[in-house]
Amino acid sequence: MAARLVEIARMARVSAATVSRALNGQPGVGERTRKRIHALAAQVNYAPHANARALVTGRIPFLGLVVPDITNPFFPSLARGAEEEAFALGYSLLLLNTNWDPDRLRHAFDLLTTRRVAGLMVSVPLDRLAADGMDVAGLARSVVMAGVPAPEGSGIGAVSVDDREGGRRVGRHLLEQGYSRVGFVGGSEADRSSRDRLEGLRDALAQAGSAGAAGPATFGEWSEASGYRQARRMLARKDRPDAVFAANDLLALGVARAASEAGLRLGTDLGLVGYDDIESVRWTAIPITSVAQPEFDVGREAARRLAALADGAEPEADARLQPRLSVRASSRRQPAAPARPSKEKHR
Amino acid sequence: MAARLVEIARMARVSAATVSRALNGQPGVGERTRKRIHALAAQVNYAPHANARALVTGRIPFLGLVVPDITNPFFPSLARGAEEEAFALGYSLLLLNTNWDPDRLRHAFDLLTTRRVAGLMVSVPLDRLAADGMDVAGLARSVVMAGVPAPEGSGIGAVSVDDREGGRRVGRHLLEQGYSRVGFVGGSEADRSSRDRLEGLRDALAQAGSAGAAGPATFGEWSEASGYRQARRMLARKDRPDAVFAANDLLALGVARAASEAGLRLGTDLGLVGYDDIESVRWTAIPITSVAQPEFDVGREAARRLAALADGAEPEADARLQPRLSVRASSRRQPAAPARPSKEKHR
DNA sequence: TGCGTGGACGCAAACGTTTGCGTTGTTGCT
DNA sequence: AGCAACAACGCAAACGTTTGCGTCCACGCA
Repeated sequence: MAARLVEIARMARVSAATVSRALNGQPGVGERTRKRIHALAAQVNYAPHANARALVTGRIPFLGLVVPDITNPFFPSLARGAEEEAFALGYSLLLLNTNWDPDRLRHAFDLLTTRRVAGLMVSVPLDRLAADGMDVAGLARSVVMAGVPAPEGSGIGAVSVDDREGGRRVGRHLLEQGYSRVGFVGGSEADRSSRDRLEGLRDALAQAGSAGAAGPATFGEWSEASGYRQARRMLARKDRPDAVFAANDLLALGVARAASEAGLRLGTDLGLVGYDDIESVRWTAIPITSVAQPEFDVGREAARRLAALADGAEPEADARLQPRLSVRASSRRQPAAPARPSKEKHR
Repeated sequence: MAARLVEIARMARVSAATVSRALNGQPGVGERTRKRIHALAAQVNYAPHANARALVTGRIPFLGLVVPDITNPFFPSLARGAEEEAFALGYSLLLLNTNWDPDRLRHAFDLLTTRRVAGLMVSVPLDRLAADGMDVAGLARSVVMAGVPAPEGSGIGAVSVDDREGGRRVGRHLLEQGYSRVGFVGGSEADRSSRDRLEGLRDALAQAGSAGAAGPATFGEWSEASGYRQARRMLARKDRPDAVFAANDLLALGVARAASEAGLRLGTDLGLVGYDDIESVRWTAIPITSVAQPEFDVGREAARRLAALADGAEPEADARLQPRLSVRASSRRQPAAPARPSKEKHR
């Protein structure tokens, strides 16, 4: 508990410096004494005082993860991936919730100077802060963005998910299943992810030539209510699409509700696929196909890069991870057997 | 960035000691100099080096939160509450995932000695570690259990949720709705929460006298599949209950599936209530009533107590927070209007 | 004027490491 | 035998604070 370096030094009849070198595997200490010291250290259960060490080495083995709200289902997996990798690399993980508050975000960055944490993974957009005149450029060596793009020209590295490719996969899947006219129900048009997913969808449809056509595309907010509203309009049109791609699972849930009210059966009458693969889409009357993001890998990769950065490595080129489609009954043209979710992975 | 105490001291033409006292609001420094120092500090954007401070004061303003798996929907809210309170109290939050691995759990405790973190909130049962001979007793001043009971006789404080009262509320609600024979579908019988919830249910039924009767009670695992299996058997009995209390929402989802297959309509033919109030129960064909746990408050309260402990306060008596019922269609005897979840709070 | 008192401040040690440099002792070579 | 070279180790400074104690000065009072 209170075993310090000097005590081991006394017991081993050497100086503290030698003990330090021995335990850190540095040269300049004989083989015999090294063994003796290691034995002694193990015996008294010695654990170095990380703060004292940090004081002289200048960095403390902590990595921060800055998220807007850990309660948002996207982040726990990311946090888990980040923590796992950080732990494997000898770091501990600090969790910072900003609650979308710019002040809390700024506080998070203070940790870099105040607590000398080795680095920060940031999952909240920094553009606003950059616009406020923060020196984002100076952060390039101690920050990596996780799941969100870095501010323009900041030089900060990023690991993100390829939204456009996600859209493409949805488009291709829908075409394969025989749907031909697919509409798009979007979140906020201001958000890049909304637009990217739509573009990906159009990529796929364009590539299919006459086999598929882009249906109407609308935007709104990232909520179930907004999905419901958008879908109601879309399904009332004369040129009603035979499939809908919702930019978000919440939106998709709203679409499902509108479809149900309109008497359309998902899968057979209307194809539907969402995005994010949240738990809830597995338990609707007809389970909803969704695009699963590799949040775990995003976290893991971000932690790996950050640790490398902290150890003095050069920044790597941005990483772009690929999403994966979880196909369920809502997008299978052939009505499958009654929903049997038992094959799904549960928590 | 690199503003240290001595630099301010030089600029103010005083010693570092005076600057330290001035900034920490300690007596022994004149009013004029104090103001001068504060102005200077603000000007150069001084931030004290927490590690150096920690080295002399002996504790670093970090609180650890030890969870088995942040991915489990119970924990993100708890983490949010804990982080919010910790932040308000001047602490930062360390997140430790054990992945149910005893080694990682032990590593977490090493933080107390190695990194001198001020304290740990622990959300994973310690009985096994206690049995392994860890000195749990010595932890009473730097650990509080969050959401799980402390090991017997360890003297460690705990803040938990009153499972038995949760069961009671379910029982009372079901009786009010006119159900009379309620069965119980449990998780692992080894887990205290399973048993407590059942006992609460029986409390309520017993109190109602002849108005209600306890139905069959079975146990299994905390999974959808287990709920399905248990419900199939239970619904096939001649003395089939007219309502089911599932100890878990996953179990409840399984019960819902079994009921659907048996042609029983939730709410009208069979009352159903689950536990945990996870997102998914809002999106089933018929939304499921569930017991919401105040995870956020558990985290918040645990952090408050831990911070108090770290500041030298005496341990308080264990806190027992109350759960809350989220009533939905699955337990309303009068068939409600078609499911309109739009009034629910979304993420 | 002399002394006592207390406020304002400085000195220096301490916290537990790491690390540059100097010293000692041993070995190997000529 | 003498010297160089190198391995093994100790000394002490440094990291940036906090804090006990001592000093100085100004002031009040007799």
